[in-house]
Amino acid sequence: MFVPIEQPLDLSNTLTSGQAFRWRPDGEWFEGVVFANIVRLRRRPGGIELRCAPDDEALIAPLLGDYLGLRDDLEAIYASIATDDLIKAAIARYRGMRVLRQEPWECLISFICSPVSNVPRISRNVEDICENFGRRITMGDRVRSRFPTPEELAEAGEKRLRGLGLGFRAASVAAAARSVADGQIDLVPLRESSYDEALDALTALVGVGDKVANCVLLFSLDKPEAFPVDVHVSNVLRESYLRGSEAKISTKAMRLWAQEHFGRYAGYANQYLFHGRRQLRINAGRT
DNA sequence: AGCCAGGCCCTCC
DNA sequence: GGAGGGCCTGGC
Repeated sequence: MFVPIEQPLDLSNTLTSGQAFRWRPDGEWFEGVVFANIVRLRRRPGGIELRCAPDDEALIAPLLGDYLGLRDDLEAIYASIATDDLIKAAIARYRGMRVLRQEPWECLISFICSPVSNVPRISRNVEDICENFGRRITMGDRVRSRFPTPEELAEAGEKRLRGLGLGFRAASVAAAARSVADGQIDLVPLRESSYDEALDALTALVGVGDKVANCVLLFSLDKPEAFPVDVHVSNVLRESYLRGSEAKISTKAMRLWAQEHFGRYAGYANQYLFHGRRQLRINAGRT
């Protein structure tokens, strides 16, 4: 099914910029699992081509624009954050890259898997979680698995998660699954909450600090001002934005500084700076 | 062969 | 409150 798109969209950089971990390039196509479907996408002039299973394409197509962040007015966002040459260069290079609007539960668990790790390993951890505890889905001869429900993952338990190679993150994943399954935290309503309220709710979870929480807020909970400060973004800020005396402030202080500096769409600035720095390192032979 | 990686938490000051 | 050290595992 062809899905027409009016707004600019760089599908490749959107799906491979470290926001989500289940998209696999396959020639011109990208294959992922969203909305309990195997979804295959290919960029075409004027839109994207969609294949999915088991649901009908007409059912998934309306959800796609939402997931891909096409509701965001990119030009307005660029005008808001393009206040210096570094950001402007990143925008020029990755114009059309979007901040995804993911399913909050999967996004939370994915980023709990992220501390002191790397994208290939996080991707493998998430995929292993799905294959072991999620329901299998097929599309022709292709087999993938849904992301497990909170109940299914809570049932798995820390020990089996460690067995998948999650390391010390296993305890946090198990605890978060239990909290969500028991209703101690309700993720989707946090989309309606203020940034500060949602941040507090997330950081109450074990294994969720300021950085992981800001990833979940930005990539799934409609908080475009969220600004995750990881080691790469921290380096960019210290090298190009902060004065000498400011360079040794804490990561949370950096986050507050950046939100003040970049404004209500600070999260977009974050994503462009992050992706730009990562691409540089990859081109330099490091991951 | 080590070294270190998309942080978090706990201890101690 | 904030600085410092330990943590699973694996990829280089």
